[in-house]
Amino acid sequence: MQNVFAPHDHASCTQSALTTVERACAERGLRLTPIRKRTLEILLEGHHALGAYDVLQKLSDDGLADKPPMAYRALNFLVEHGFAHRVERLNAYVACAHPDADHTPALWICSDCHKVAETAQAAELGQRLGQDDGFSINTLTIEAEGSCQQCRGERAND
Amino acid sequence: MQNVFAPHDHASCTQSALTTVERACAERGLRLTPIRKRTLEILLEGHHALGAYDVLQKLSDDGLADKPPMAYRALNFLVEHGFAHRVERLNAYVACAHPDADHTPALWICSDCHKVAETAQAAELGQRLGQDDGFSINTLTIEAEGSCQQCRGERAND
DNA sequence: CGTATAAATGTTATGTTATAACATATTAAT
DNA sequence: ATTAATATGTTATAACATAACATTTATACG
Repeated sequence: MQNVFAPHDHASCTQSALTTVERACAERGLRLTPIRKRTLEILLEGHHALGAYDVLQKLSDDGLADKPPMAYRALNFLVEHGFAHRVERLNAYVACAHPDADHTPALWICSDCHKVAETAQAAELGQRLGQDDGFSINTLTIEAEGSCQQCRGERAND
Repeated sequence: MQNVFAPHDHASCTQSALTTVERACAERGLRLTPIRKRTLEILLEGHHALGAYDVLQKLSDDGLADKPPMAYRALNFLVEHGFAHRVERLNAYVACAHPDADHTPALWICSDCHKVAETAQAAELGQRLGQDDGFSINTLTIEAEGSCQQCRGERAND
């Protein structure tokens, strides 16, 4: 787990994600247009999942987009290319914590601080689960809701 | 996996689920009211996930309910007590294939026949995944979309 | 019994999430 | 420069979900 729950240098965390995505787009001939880039930056502001309409509000504040399809298109672009993930349980979106790895992430949603972390080791595991029954997995969603160590630690001090 | 993808005696499959739920309600002091029972029957008609409004339409055909909250309440009752599951990826609901076991199911969604199967062995697995990072899981969602063996077999004969 | 309490249902209204369809503009390829 | 592909702008509406409050039905228990 890239432990986004723990205190960390968020500026460099954001910057490195952004740089990685920019490089990936250059390599893969993808266009990280202003709306798309700004959408990614918005998601990177915290490690929280944001709804499409939250993102739209921020894009609108910046004068970049003001109608639902604009936000959805940018979000879908990021998700399609692995630069963000959709959190099914929340109908929301998070920036990807390590955008260059090929991954089926497992998402960890802390119901206390509302941050969302990610681990990459989920794919093989799903394959193993489905294998016995001959189910061929195309995409796998793994999402846990619970509490992170940091929040439990804080509660213990109440 | 209770292999709902494979041909099976669906009448007895339905009947046994219904009986199990009735017994569980009796034991646990839960009221399987007409709307709730009918909702379960509707979900049991096939092994498909139905949206709340699909269910509502059918309840309405039967004169049992005609407004969204009625369907949502019945569905939520079934989900809360483990008699049905919500499929997050589809915003839809499936009857539970083995309603008496304590379970965190993994759901298998065939994008060809649109049936949804379920395995029960997912809980420990999630615990294991989160453990390293001290994440304490409250609820775990595992959903795979892909193709079942039966559908792949049929396609091979095209 | 009856009456208090809790549980479930009925109803109105609205909130939230998401996309279809089509027009226009921008970029890339030749 | 022209074409083709990609992205954006816009309108309208579809699809999913719940808040809030009124009424009815079931249950508990004096």
